[in-house]
Amino acid sequence: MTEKTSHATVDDVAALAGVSTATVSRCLNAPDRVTAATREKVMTAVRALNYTPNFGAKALASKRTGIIGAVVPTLENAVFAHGVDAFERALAPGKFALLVASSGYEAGREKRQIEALVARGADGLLLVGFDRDPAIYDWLALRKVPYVLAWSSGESHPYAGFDNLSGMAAMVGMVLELGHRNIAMISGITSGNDRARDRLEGARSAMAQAGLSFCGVREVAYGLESAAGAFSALMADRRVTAVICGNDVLAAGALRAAHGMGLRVPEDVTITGFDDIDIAEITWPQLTTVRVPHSRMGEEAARLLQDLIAGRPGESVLLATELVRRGSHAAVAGAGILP
Amino acid sequence: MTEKTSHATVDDVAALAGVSTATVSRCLNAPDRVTAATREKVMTAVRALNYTPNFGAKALASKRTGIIGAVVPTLENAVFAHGVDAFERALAPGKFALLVASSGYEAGREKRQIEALVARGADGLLLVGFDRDPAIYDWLALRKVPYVLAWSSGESHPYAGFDNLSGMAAMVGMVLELGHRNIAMISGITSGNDRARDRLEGARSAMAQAGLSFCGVREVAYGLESAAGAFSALMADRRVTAVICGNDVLAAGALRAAHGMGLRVPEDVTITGFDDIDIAEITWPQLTTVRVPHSRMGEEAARLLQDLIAGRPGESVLLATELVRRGSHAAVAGAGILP
DNA sequence: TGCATGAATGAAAGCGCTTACATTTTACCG
DNA sequence: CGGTAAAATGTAAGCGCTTTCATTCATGCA
Repeated sequence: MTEKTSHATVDDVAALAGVSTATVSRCLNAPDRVTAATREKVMTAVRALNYTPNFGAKALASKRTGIIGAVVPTLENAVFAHGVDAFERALAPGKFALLVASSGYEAGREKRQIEALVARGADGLLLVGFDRDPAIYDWLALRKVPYVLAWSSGESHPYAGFDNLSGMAAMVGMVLELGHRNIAMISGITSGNDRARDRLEGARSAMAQAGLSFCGVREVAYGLESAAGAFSALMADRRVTAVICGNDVLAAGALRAAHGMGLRVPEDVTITGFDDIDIAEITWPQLTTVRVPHSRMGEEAARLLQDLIAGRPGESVLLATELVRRGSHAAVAGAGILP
Repeated sequence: MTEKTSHATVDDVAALAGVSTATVSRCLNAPDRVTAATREKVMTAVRALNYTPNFGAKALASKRTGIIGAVVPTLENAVFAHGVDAFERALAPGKFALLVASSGYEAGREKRQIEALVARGADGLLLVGFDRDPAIYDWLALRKVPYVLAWSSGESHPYAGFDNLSGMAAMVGMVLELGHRNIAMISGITSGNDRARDRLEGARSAMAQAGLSFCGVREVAYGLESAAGAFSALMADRRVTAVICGNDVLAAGALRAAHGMGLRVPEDVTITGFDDIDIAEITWPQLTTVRVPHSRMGEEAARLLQDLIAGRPGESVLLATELVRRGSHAAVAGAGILP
């Protein structure tokens, strides 16, 4: 019994319980492989010594850490905060813990974060989108680290996401049905961001299907201010009656700019969002947007990744998006269609 | 060189570079204790073998993991998402990684999360508020795990936070100055939440100082709906001209309820928030609130915790809050004071 | 009662790294 | 140049756990 200043070890527990260290280990990791009586003895010793297994030793010997890593662009974006939160809750409690890193939307930083997470022994990884240096996927494969891509469909990789393309196409379809013909779009930065790109593409294809194209498209950084600026610029074209936004924050910024310009929403201009985060219900009018099941997605991603880690096959899931009609859309003035 | 299926180890690198494992280790962890020439040889071997140190072995041998744990109530609350994000960014890159767990505002779950984090070898912990079972602090002290409390002043514990009490007192003081006398409050649940309690206390003391007390106080769960319900109930008392809210989400809910009731803000009723998160600028009118430097706080907490882990003294910081006067407040009707 | 069978347990060999201590090399000075 | 201190490097002993394989024990059946 090393009862000086250091902590109790398996040896201490084994000695006190009068069994071998192997038995102590089994009691803790596979209780059913041990007699109830000995289990009792061991657990008593564990409690008496206030024993906690040493993490490093356990990881070294078992080649598993129980740590799962997640790299998201930023937690400041509610979309990721919610998804990660749901993901974390869906991890088998006590078995896995979540290591979170943010990339700030920088590819280089994301790569470093992934390496850092793997270096810290992550048993698996949650990544956002599939648009990244192929070398990263090769490296992950080489290292045999399972991963799940979320927030988009992952092409050939395992994923838990949704179809940004069709979600946005549906939204544009609705706006078209409302009679709008002069439509502009405020998109997120598409470079290195397949979600933004798919949304833009989906919107464009819906327009094309109606034989139209956007009056104007602006790619702006995530944030109220940049969206507000883009909105004013876009509305310089007086014909525009609807502005499609790549996400709710952009839409909220556009909405604010509209108020500032004295425009009534939706009477003068229709503004739509994407994501359906909390703010969609706080703006005035409330945002018409595309609901994305962020929490559900987080759960599915957790399930899938845990399957993969356990060596089970695991199936990717593509969740459905849903149009949420609130107050920021209306039929184009002079057109007699849906309210 | 164990070049079968397994990964390269220090031994492989040492052999290839023609040095001892000790030198390899030094190259990686204390490069300046090694000649430039040998360092070059070793790094070349490292690259050639695609070597990455084994995490478990490293943790076991060095008794350090480079993992810092954080337990927050939920990432769904922007306040914590921002704080954690800033905290993570302020961690020495490459040296520390962040393990995040959420407690869902449940004390029992928080305790388990803390234990899980420590069991995973966390070198230090970030906790929210100081209101928790003292046994947890004892346990942490016994385990010698440094920690920092954030989002409130930490009493005798190391902390990086702000004074919720005086922040709210200032807000109520301002409302009082505007001539309001019949004031109600919507507070967060105070049980087990020192932030909510301090805000309520701060508000009450400011009222008391003016010889007044609230017309009504409601404690509600975090969320738009519950705040909306509380607002309607509180406004049943027709005398009420101002409603102080414990945080911005509550205020946004109250605002929405006000719109629903046909009340004009701020003409008919003044509504104030606390935190100054993004939504404060999205509501209509924009929220008058108390700005809390969440990001700055995250950074300070990271700094402090890293000091503590390194064995340096480390100083707690109390950040200042600031009144942000936007559009949701006004002088009480019939009173001739500040706009 | 004896023996085959499977479950429970024990002995001990690593897992891959860091680090105290020993040894060698280098640098500097008289 | 020899001698010494300091810097660089090597040796090898763990760190605390899991796990394979061997051993012991309990059980059921002939």
